[in-house]
Amino acid sequence: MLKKPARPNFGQIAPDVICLGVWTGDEMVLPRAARTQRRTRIQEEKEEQILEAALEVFSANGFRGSTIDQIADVAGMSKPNLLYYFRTKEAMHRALIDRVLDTWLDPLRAFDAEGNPVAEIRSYIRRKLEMARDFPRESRLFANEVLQGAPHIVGELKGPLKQLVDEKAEVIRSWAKAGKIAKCDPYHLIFAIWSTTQHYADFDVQVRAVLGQENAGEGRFEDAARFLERLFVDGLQVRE
Amino acid sequence: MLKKPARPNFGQIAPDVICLGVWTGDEMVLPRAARTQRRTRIQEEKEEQILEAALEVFSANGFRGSTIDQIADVAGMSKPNLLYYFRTKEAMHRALIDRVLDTWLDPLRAFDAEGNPVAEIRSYIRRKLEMARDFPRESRLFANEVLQGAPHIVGELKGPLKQLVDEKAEVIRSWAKAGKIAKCDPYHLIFAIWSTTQHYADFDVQVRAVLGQENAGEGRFEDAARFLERLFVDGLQVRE
DNA sequence: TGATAATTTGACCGGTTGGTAAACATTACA
DNA sequence: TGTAATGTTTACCAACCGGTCAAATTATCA
Repeated sequence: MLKKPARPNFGQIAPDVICLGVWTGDEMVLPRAARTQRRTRIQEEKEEQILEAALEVFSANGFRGSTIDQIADVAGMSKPNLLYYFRTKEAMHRALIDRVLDTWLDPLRAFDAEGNPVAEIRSYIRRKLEMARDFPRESRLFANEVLQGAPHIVGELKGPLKQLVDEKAEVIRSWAKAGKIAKCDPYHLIFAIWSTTQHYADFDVQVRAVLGQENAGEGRFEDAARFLERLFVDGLQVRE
Repeated sequence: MLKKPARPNFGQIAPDVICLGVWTGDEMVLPRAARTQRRTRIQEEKEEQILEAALEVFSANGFRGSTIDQIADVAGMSKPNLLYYFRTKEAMHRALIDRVLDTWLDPLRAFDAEGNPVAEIRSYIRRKLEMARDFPRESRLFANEVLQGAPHIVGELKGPLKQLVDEKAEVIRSWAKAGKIAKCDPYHLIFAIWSTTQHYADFDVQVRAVLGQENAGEGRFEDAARFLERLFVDGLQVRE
């Protein structure tokens, strides 16, 4: 028992469709969004809501382990409604990765060649630990992805990420050459800082289980910071 | 069009069913397995095959991301056949965890209170790195599990694992007290060794992507070993 | 060697999952 | 304020997924 729409209509045009018009007589009529080139208030809000929910779910279950229904639930909207904004599960995941990757790499970008080496390394560790504490979901999102072979982000890893690391590795190498820190492989140094700090986000359950109820409070980040700063600063000091 | 079995039969008795008999007249007849108390050659072989395949699949996709069909495919047998040996996906996963966890903790167990502290730490790092190189799937199996909240192994983490770590932490603390190594939080030291070494298994794709084609050969484990030994040994040296 | 037990398979089932179609409801601009 | 355009919902579908069943096949041992 189908009912014709009362008036002609462009029909369902998802927010991510760039342009789609209809011929009326001999001129093409574009939908409003295509004319104004602007996203609706509702679009901004809903996409925000969805990405927040997607982060929650993807980071906890990985891509394949997450379902659109779960995300819709967390976002507080119906599944088809969610699919109106992101047409596939992949699209949501991609949008999320794109949004998060940049801020995730910020601490490394802040690594300053002109600064004091020891102070730079120390503050890099501290910043990474703060991110592990304040944005564990973002960390787990990437961890899940990389762990399962990074099917959706290999490009980013081999491109922008490698480039950035290459650049910073050169800085570290120059510090070592100038005798400001011990000679060491800069790449493995960066890996070591990444792994030790992100460990507190990615393996949080394990860390808390091992520390036990009494020591698993927020203080663990301070303890970790103290230990890691000491380890890296002393471990990288020049020795003869 | 059902056909009666030509002769009486115990029917489907999965290998993990302990005992199940039938009354024939007035005496109970037990199946052969119950009488001989022995597992078949075929059972040993097939369970081995299945667990190997399960390791491959679970470690690459996580629990929820893996399907029984995938595992059956890799194991080279039909799904119902696989389910004849392990009655549920959970049972397979559990069997796998149980088998792997022990060997996974071996290096930490080998940590010797009587040994030379620096040598012990150095050899622990080396052993963990060797495991990351030789058994990356085992590492990823746990990483996937822990990352997603360790739903299936919380018990192991809070029980046997915590206990073992507590014990070894005490050893480290005594070394520090005796002035053999720098004073430091033993738990965070262990976390640091775990994370830096397992990083090369769990984040392998990322490591290889960042190192680039030329440096991503097997030599990366030697480079990592050199760097990490140096870092921890120097970082833990007593200073005044 | 033949009966009995162990193993394997194809067909199937109910629930879930990613995604669609079309009707309905709301918003925003001319 | 009316109407074109945007946003939401209900009902649905086909593929997938974990698991079962009964029959067929193969191995074992008295």
